[in-house]
Amino acid sequence: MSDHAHMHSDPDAALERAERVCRSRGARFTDQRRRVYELIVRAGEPVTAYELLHRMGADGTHPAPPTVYRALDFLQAHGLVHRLASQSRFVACDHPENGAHGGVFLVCDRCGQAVEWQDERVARAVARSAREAGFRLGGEVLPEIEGTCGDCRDG
Amino acid sequence: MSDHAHMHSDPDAALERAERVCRSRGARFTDQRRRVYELIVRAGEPVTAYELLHRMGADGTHPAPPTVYRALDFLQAHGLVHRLASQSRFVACDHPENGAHGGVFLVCDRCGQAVEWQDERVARAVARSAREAGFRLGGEVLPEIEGTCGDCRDG
DNA sequence: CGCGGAATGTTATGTTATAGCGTCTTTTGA
DNA sequence: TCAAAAGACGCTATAACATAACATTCCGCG
Repeated sequence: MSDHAHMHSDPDAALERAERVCRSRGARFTDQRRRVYELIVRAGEPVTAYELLHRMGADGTHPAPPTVYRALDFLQAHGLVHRLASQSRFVACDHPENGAHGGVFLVCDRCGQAVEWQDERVARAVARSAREAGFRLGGEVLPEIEGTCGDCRDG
Repeated sequence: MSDHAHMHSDPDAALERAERVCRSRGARFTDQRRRVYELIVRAGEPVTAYELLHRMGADGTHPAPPTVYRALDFLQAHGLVHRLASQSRFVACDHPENGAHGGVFLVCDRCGQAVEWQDERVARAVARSAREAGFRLGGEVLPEIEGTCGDCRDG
């Protein structure tokens, strides 16, 4: 870490992988879902739903908001993208294959880049806190943390 | 929202404490800020900006949104309230005195109650991840985690 | 084919948050 | 004490984010 933005993850490979994930679950990876997913992957950084919306209409005809939000709901449900609540943005998951996403999202407060950093210790510490507090954890544990990334610090 | 909101933390004590915190920093705890803060403290659970807005107009005259958001910005800046991004809600800080808020927000997915659970291990694990990823942490580290609280599970 | 469920289109609206500017109030300091 | 500066607030408008509700189309399947 960390090359600034977009170097990693070949979009074509990601699309293939997504297709595989969907097929293995009997979920349909439709055109709209593919378009949205591809835009997110190619963006290489967190993007808003409306950015996706506008990019989908390169031909001149934008879909309506629900189209994008529905695709996003689907992609999230299948672990292909994550929503960054603190930014109201969406980002592709680095490793959609495995269900467990123990770690943190490190979000740069300067460039906006978000890194999904795997770390079991965070997940374990959170799980422990939850138990002590009498909470049972729900789905994903993927805290969003603000900071400044190396590139933005160094220049 | 919940029928078992935590009623701990005496509002009057919280107000006094807030006043002290502000004075010690040369910040003005004005009427609007006090009204907003008091409503949040009394709510005892996370509330939206517009809920505050509407509650401020018990007399019939609501302020405009910027009034509430400005007060919220101030209160956050001074560590008196936290914003729960995942809920777009605001909640009073349990311990506004000390600057460090190492721990997690455990948010119940049924009743909406949020508990600010202090846990240095979480903070340390996150700090470690951040360092490894080349990030320098910014201000607060207060991950928001979804789960189900004990009350909602037991009945 | 034709049924049924899933996906998408479409319209409208709800919800959350900020920009920009004018006025009043408080602080500061000569 | 008074004027300038800074801070807080009122107000209008609008941006940005998200969903409800219902119509229509698509697609697998018997």
